[in-house]
Amino acid sequence: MSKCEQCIVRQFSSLKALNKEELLKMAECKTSYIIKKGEPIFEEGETTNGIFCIKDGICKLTKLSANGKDQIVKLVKPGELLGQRSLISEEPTNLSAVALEDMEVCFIPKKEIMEFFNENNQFSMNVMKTICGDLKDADDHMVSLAQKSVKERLAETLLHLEDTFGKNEDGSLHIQLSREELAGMIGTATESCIRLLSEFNKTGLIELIGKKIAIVDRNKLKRMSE
Amino acid sequence: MSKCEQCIVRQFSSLKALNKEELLKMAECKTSYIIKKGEPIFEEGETTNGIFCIKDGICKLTKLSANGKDQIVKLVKPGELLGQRSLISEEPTNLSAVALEDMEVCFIPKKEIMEFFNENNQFSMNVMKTICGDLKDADDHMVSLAQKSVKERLAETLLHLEDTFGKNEDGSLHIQLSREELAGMIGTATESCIRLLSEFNKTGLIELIGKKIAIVDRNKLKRMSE
DNA sequence: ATTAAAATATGATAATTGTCATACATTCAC
DNA sequence: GTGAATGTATGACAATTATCATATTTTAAT
Repeated sequence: MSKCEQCIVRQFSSLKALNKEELLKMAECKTSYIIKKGEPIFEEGETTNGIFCIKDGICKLTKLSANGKDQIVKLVKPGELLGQRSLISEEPTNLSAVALEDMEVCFIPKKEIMEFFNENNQFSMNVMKTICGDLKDADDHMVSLAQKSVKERLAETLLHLEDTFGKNEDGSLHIQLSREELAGMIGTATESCIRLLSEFNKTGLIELIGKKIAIVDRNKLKRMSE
Repeated sequence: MSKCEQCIVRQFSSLKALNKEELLKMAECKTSYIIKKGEPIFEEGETTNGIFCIKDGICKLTKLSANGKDQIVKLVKPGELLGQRSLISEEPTNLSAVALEDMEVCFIPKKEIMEFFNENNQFSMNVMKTICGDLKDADDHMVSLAQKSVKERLAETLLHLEDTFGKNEDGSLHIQLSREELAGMIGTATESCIRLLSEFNKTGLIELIGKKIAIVDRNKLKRMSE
């Protein structure tokens, strides 16, 4: 069993507030998982009974809409926690978490998390702050979905993806989303998304390298997103 | 200065966890305000340095989008608190709060709230739960905005308004929103909203009584919202 | 009470976006 | 490698939605 004390990603999560004793306790109770690309960590409606800490890999949080399409609500990076909301609300999860890459995640049971919560004020404050951050992001995202055109949202999303997940040596976005997933982020039909990508490609805003997308003219894209 | 101990709305808010001593402390530090319909309680970007507890009246939380339209992110009822998110995040507010009716609100300074927070676990848990509830609602709202048509969103919103705020004796929605505000909730142009209301009126889903809206055929409206 | 301003309503039209069909490319299983 | 399945791409068209113009009604100000 690996030691939580030495885990690097912990430094980037709410868990950084835990003391040595708490980390030892966590190392004892946690379970590590390998999740393959495309596999779910949990699904909408499940009761998780604990939280997941992402050690490696990116996943998407999705919600199935009435028309059968998956809406991507958020993308989650290493260091972030999953399942805090439903743990605190004492409800089943309202979202599914699906791996976009092979992942390493640790599961920490509810019992221990609640103990940290009650005994370590800094930890609970950290968790609260991330949830508040999520709420702010959700508000922003809502306004964008409600008031911007699909074209503006695509431009905005591409910039956000590069800012958040970086790019490869060839300049393409590091995060690999299918066209369907990208459409699911911006809330549009897959064909509309593909069409706009083609247009952006033709007008020199981006370059399509196979399925990969590279941002060419950041400034123009930025202006287009407003 | 009125006593918080006897305030009825407190029972419906996170503040119900406070003990006698804490309530006395709060009664001493709080300030009461009367806010007239249309006036702001606070505006996007302000630092509030405390939270507001709504004693009476309804207000809207809005965010100005890049195209100059106000998007309504949430409606807030008596008993609910305002400004917890930015207090916890230690950031300026990301939303404006504007009264939809004449309101009575109490302001409780940051200092006291943080004390309750640190000393009363049940209180901080309550606040966290409401924020988690807001996040869940925001996720749902996001999916609706991204995946549903304007017509579906209007139907959904009308039902939600009746469920949340009730109706008058004549059957009309108790909450009074202008057509522009309603459009701002569902994320569409005011004219589109008006047009669809006319259509719903003609097809017997709703009845328009002057500016007021009464739901006539709940079931049909429900089916239409999916 | 009169007038100005704002809100509601509706028509005409244009722009955006979704849907269906189909073609081409890539991936995967065998 | 071959073929099936899946993902990407594009055209044609339909549906939805926004915009602009213009009445009509309601509200507010004087």
